[in-house]
Amino acid sequence: MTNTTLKLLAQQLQLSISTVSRALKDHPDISTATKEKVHALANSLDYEPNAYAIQLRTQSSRIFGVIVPAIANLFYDSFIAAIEEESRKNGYALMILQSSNNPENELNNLKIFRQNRVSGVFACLSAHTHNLEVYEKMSDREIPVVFFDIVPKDNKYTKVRMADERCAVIAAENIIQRGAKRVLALFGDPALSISQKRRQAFQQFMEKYAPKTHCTYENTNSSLEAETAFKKHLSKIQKFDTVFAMTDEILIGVMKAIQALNIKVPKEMGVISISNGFIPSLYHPNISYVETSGYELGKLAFVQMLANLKGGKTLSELTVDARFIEGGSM
Amino acid sequence: MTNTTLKLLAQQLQLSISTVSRALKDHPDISTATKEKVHALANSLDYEPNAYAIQLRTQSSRIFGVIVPAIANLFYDSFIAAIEEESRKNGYALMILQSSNNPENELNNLKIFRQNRVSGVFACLSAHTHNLEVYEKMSDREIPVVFFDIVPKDNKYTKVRMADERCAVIAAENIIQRGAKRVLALFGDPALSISQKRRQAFQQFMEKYAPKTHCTYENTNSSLEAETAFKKHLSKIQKFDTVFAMTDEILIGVMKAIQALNIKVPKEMGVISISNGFIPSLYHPNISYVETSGYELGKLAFVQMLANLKGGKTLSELTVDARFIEGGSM
DNA sequence: TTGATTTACGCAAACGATTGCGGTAAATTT
DNA sequence: AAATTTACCGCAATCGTTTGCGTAAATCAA
Repeated sequence: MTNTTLKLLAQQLQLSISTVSRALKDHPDISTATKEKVHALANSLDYEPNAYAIQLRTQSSRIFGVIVPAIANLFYDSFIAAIEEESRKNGYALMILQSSNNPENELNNLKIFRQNRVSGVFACLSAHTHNLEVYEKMSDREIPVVFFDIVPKDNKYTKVRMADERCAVIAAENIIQRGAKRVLALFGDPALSISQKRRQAFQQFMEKYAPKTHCTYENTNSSLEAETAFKKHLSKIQKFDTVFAMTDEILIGVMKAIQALNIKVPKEMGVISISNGFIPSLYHPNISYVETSGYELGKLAFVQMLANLKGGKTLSELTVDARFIEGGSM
Repeated sequence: MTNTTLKLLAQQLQLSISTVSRALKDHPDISTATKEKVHALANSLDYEPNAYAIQLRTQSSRIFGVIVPAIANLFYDSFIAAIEEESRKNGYALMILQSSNNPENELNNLKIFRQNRVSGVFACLSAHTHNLEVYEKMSDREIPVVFFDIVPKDNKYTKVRMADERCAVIAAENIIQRGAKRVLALFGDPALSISQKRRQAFQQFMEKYAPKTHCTYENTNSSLEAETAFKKHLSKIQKFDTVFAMTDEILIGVMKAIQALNIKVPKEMGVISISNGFIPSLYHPNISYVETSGYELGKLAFVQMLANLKGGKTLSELTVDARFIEGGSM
């Protein structure tokens, strides 16, 4: 079956294409009688406007591009879920591509976005992207870009991210409140600004408000590394009584070690992490964590996008606030 | 900056649009000299073909639509990751929409797909969709639909899914091999055909090959229900020594109970589940599971799609095989 | 009755690319 | 030198919509 077009409708109704087009969108120029006839036929023939023709004509695709390092990720997929919801409400669709943390893929993806004349791009920088030229190209085309999570430093971009420093500080506060004597603080890839920010904020806060608490810092790049680091430090003479995990990945490693060694939480060991909440809920007792919601971030990013689309430039960095979620691990 | 078009290039080079178009795609009619000039200018002006114009002209969008109940899901996101990879390799892009298990959303999504004249649709039925009319509409338009995971019963559709019965049987085999005396088998929503299939296959196998093993069956709809069910049955006089979890969700509930009660795995309790592997790897010891890989399923679905696109109709049901992954929980 | 408005519709030019069908000059063959 | 081929390129229609402008007929005002 061939697709129903305006032309087809027009022929069958002995009307011009323009009349049919206008009738379909309730243009005041068209009489009620005609409108009804047109609508009736359009329905019975299952008319669906051709999005490409519209986009070509109107120069607006109503499609957003999304770049994430990986779709299969607890944080990003909730982010995606959020903008998907908002997009649908606002008559936009999503084109989602993953960079796999590879700048080359990132480049290709952006190209696809340009070719598809996306109305806007949500971008999470791949881990080691330093060249932002590609994104400049988008701006040249007046395609707004909202960076999220992993964002560039330059202030000329629109960015939304978690309040990384706040997260770390909240965690530190709770550690102090627990009365921890010795703590092991595990952070992620030291090359990532997110790791740097969190570690710095955490460290500063601890040094300032709990100078007597002994803190050991370490950067680990995987669950396994975290697990190993945990075990290594536990075998020392001075055992630590509290562990802080900067990410879910690290928490997973820590918890495997804890289970393996049959350590009682929170009696023998306090555990706190930064997470969106899913992983912490997997354990008994639930792990206390500072919440960073990909979902919230998505909502915020969408607001920024819309603002950008409407009123020119909204160059700013917004952060979604963090809050402490009490589990039973502290 | 306005977008570079063929027209613009043609003007600047004093050539016709058709010549420029052909030069860009290496048409033999065009001289090498001209080709070079065209390519040079196109590059320096960052020419990007307008996807909509192409799609309008060629009537092919090179975009696949994907419908999943939820993106934020360990199984579906690996499925999506797989078809995204393949799509990119083959010059397709993806448009991903979630149904949230709501047939109404499903309907709307399909509509968006039709309006965007997607080249094909990957669809996972929302939990309680029984009306497949919408999908018929796609077929009417000659848009191939590949169903995955939750698929319709009718054989006229192209489907890929996990080998559900096999999964259940493999699990049963391993339970028998462990020498289990009493087992608690937890399944999901009884309204879902996937639950029915797995339970039936499991039950039949156990009755046939281990009639003396005492099995308790239960359907649970959430982690919490699973946790409760586990605890309830454990409080009985005759304790069970092995538990089977049909899904990750159920496994999560079971493991929370196990942790809470400080039950030793595998000594006091054997645990086995069906999963894509992520959740089982979170615990110590790793949980043994029957692997159902969303990733594999995605690859398979893509093959089916391509076949469908090329050689007419490939109406068949393909299943991706399951295998047992040894953890330390049995 | 006549001139001024409204009402309700059609014409045609875009949007940007593709492609069949020619066309013309130069090169090659008779 | 005439005829034929080859190499290169342009014309124009087409995909399906949107939209500014034009205009006949109907309605209104005076």
